[in-house]
Amino acid sequence: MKRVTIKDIAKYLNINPSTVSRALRNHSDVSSQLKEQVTQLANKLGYKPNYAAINLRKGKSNTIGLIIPEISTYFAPSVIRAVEDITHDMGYNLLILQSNDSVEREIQNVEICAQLGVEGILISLTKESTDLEHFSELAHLDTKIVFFDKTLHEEYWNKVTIPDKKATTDAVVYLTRMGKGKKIAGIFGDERLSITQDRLAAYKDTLAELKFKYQENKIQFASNALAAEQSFMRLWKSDSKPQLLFIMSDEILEGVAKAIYKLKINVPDEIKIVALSDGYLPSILSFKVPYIQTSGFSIGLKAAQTLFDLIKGKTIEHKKQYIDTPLVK
Amino acid sequence: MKRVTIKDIAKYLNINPSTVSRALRNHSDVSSQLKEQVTQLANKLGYKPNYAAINLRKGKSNTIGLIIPEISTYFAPSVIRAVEDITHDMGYNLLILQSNDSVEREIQNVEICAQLGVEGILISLTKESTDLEHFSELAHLDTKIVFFDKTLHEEYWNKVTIPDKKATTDAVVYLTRMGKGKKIAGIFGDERLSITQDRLAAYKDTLAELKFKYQENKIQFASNALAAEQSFMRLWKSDSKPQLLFIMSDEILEGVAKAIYKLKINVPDEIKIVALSDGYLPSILSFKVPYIQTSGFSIGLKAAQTLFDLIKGKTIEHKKQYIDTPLVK
DNA sequence: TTATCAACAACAAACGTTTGCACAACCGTT
DNA sequence: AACGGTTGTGCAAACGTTTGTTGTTGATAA
Repeated sequence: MKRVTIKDIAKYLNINPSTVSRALRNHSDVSSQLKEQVTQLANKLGYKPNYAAINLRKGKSNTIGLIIPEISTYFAPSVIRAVEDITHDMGYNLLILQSNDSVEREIQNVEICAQLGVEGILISLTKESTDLEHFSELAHLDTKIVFFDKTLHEEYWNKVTIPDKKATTDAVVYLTRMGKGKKIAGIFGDERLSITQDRLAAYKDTLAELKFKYQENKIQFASNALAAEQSFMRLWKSDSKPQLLFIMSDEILEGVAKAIYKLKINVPDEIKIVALSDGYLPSILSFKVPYIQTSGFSIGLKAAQTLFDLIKGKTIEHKKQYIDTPLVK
Repeated sequence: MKRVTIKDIAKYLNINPSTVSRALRNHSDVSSQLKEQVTQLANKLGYKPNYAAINLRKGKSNTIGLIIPEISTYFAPSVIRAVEDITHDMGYNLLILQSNDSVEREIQNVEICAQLGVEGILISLTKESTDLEHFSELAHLDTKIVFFDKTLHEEYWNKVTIPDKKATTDAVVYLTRMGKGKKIAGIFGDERLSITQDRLAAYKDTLAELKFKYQENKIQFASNALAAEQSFMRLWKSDSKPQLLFIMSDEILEGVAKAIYKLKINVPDEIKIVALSDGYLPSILSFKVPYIQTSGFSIGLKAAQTLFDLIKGKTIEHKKQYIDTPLVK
């Protein structure tokens, strides 16, 4: 069945398409009587505006793109949920692209966004991304961009991230309070990520500041849950077991939890843990893990809001924005 | 900066836009020499096709829509991942819409898809959806539709679902083998969902067939994790504790797990559990839960493949397709 | 009465592509 | 020399909207 167009309606009523268009858009140039007629007929015929035509005519797409490294269990779903909410409220459409942690695919995705003429992009970088070259082109096309979560250190683009330093410091302070003079360890994510470096630096700085003794060999890196499980096993089997443990992310926490189950360790009696987490995982563990909440939903919300502010031409006060990271016991 | 168009290229080379178009699309009508020239210039100027124009001209959108009740922790992420993969491979774009478990919003989302002229829709229904009225319109516009996971019983549309009967039966058979004559209980999801009814029916039928004694009051319904937790508490505090437990879904399993932690129950010594699950949750519990895998990824994959088959005009052999549901111990 | 102004509606161009058709130039056959 | 067949290119229309401009009314004010 052919779609009903404005032209059809116009022909039917013996008026001009432009008048129909104006009538439907409630333009003041059209008599209310005619408006009534037009809208009624449009409803009756089941008229649906053709967005391709509208976009072409208006030179905009009413769509924003969301590019994420991977739609994994943690984080991504809550980000998507938040972004979808805002996007829907703004009457925009959401295009989701997944980079599968490959820069190549990331560039490809940016390209796709450019081709489709999205009005804005929300992007979290892959582990491998080291420069933002491929985004400069978009700036020319005045496509707005907001980076969130995984970003690089530079000053040009708008960003919404977790305050890594503050979050880590808060976690470490809380953790160390639980046992003065106890042995502390930390398990971190992929060493290449700037997020890992930031959290690691804050971890060390805080301990130094607190004059809390720690050993370099009690710092581990693990790029996925399995690696984290093994890391923890190593730590636990060493001659000096840690009594306090800092965990950088949900992925790491997952691995550690598995190890803890296997080793039948009693938390918090044998070891006290603090993590940075979205909050879901701690809620389904058999032991209590206090955590600093790094909420994907909050990040998604703020990032999307910022993007729409940009699209609507508002100026953003701070290039770099942080979300709240409350301590949840 | 203005976008470079085919016209610009044409003007630059003093040829006709149509020739440029043909050259870029590698049409045999154009001399390879000219093709070379055109593509080079296009690259140099950074030409990006305008999809709004292409879509308008071709009357199609190169986009499919994915409508889901809610982007929750279980299931949805893996579905999205699978669908995104296939969609990308097919050179299509993916529009994600979330119904927040409201029929109203679901209808709205379908409407949006229709307006944007998506070529196909993948949809999982909300709890409240009782008829498919709002989809008939799409059929007229020859938009292809594939229902997945949460569907209704009818014969008209294409569907990809979990074989609820088989999955449940397998689970129950496995569960009952673990203890003849023991007391069995089952916790199910929202009573309104057809998926719940199907699994419940299979549960009862299987037990009847096995001549396994069960009590009606040992069947509970819980529409979310918290309710499931309470359901399990009730069961456990009753005078006759169940020794075997069937769990219909991840959501339920989450609640039960929390209850088990709180009550410090020893699994599988005190109670043996079998669940229907995507697999992630069982992997991070402190106790082992055998489960029938109802993989979101598989469903997403098959649903997306089916949709593209429909779009490409292939005929689908079976209106109703099922995914594999292996037992994982 | 005429000039002025609003209110209403039509006209036509434009957005960037694609595509059926026409046409010119060239080739080799009769 | 006339014919038919390729090959390469241009022309123009079309997809469905929106919007600046123009034109027609009828009413109001001078």
